[in-house]
Amino acid sequence: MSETTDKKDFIREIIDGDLASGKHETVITRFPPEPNGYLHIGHAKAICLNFGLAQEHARVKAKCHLRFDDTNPSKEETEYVESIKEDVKWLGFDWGENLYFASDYFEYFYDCAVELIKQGLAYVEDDSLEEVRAKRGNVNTPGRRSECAERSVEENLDLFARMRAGEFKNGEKVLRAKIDMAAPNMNMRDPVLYRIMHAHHHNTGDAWCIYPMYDFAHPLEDAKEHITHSLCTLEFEDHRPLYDWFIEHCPVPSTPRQIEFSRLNINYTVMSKRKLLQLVQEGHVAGWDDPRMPTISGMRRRGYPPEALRSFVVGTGITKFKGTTDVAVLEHEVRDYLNKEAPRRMAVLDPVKVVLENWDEQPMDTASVPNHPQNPDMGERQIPISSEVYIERDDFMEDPPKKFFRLGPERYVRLRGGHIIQCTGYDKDADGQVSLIKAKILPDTVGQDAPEGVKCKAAIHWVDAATSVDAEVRLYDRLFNCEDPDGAEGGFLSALNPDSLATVQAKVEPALADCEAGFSCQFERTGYFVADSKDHAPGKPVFNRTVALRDSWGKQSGR
RNA sequence: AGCCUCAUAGUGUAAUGGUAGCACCCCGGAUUUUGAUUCCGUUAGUCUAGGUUCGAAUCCUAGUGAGGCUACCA
Repeated sequence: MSETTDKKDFIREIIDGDLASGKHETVITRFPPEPNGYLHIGHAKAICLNFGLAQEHARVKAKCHLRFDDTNPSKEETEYVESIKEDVKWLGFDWGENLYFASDYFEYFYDCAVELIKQGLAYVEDDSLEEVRAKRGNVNTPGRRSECAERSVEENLDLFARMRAGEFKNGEKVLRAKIDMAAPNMNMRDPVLYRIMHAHHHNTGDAWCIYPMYDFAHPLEDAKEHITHSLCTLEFEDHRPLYDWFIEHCPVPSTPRQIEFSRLNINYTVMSKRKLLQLVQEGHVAGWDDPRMPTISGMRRRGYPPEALRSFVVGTGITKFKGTTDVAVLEHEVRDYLNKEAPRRMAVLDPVKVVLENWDEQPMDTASVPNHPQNPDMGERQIPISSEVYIERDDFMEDPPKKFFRLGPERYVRLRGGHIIQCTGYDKDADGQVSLIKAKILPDTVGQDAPEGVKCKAAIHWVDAATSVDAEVRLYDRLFNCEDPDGAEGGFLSALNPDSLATVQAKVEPALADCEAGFSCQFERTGYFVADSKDHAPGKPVFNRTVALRDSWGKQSGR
């Protein structure tokens, strides 16, 4: 699937309209994460949208800012700032000079608040959180305004200055906008602008003890940066009137417009930062970048290429419809990219030794194996081979059914890139498990079709017993085995897949050995892909073994 | 209950008054030194009822269904 599209979603329509009408001469967007967790695939949608818009409008010098919305010091950490930058870069986007922190505007926010007070549009509230809540009413009943709303401008100015000066304790006072306590939109019932929080801020240290609320700060941040189109998710729809109210009543250098779109939902996946944090803190996963996590860093470690993530989120489109995308679409994009771009390697996850009894009849030092079956430009590699090789346990059956095409007593199969072999016998251990397979090579079958009368329909993975490398391979599956973990009866933790991680002692070809701590992901049809654990770079070798997971010969399954 | 938003195959998304198309999933066939890939094919859709119009997924009205809002989170 293409990463670019001619299709115009409603946001692009609006932007084109604004450009055409002359309302704006350029487009400036922003990606404004709060640094309180790692980025996940849902953020990738916002990143691709905002940065993508800037790229598409390069002709009018469009830009996309990276802005950390760090107005709540109790939840934010520098570690998250760094990981977010890394993930945005890895996804393939560049904010250039345009890196900002909401906390750098604290003085400006303060000035705006003072200005609102002077206009009689904001007041200092003495009521406790509980009282404020009780007086706000609910969706059916209008709220009651506190007596504090009657304070004079001078008194409010004085009180607000003393809030900043640290004269009050947390929760003792709060600054509110004076709007409409009977508004059907609850956000307009005298929303809180500033709260007192004696806390250390990752950027401003101890300079402040009052911090602005999102609703107040965000439109001002956008205006300050001359953002033309402020894109956010659907849950902020009801906040837009408030957004516009602040733009109207504060001294702003520009008038940004908020536009909402639907956030990304994927089945078998939890996307809330709170839940992801819980998975990390309670040790259900190894960390934010555990390959099973839907985080950008987790997917990176799992071998998902950034190209696939981008084409996936672009493909799901921008709408206001709240749907759930099938995780199979994501997996398809990953497979699609890896299939085209990744050089192939061989590995055996559950090895059984095969002795080639007549090796002397046509011995080879190396087998020549193409690095990519459809792309000769990737060349071939020479893999050492000798009279003893390992093959996958699943590739041999003592009593194979009719449509099993691989090895069995008297049967033929090709060693990929090598000879066709025929099984001549096998040993079993005390447990009845096959411990050794004996076979003979058919001379003159390397690179040749099967001779007359030889039924050989499959080519299997193998590694040389003498030169293969032992490797611990971790196999990853979906973290949740329930389509809607958020809606699981026993909570999302009860939907955790106990088999999401398995470790096997595999034997891999030497060329795969540099993929240290290799891991794989299991796709329903495609079997395993193994990539490097640190990063997926273009051209990184991939172990792509295909087995019949949904077999045509019967019920037994590949895994 | 009040306000806001949304509704197109199983899923996601196009079609801005003119033949409802694409992708994923599913199923079938051909090719194949990965049971993969590739190629071809099948199934399947405009929430309901009215209205405007030569013509409606699209515009209007009502209804139904789904989601959001009652943090000193973002």
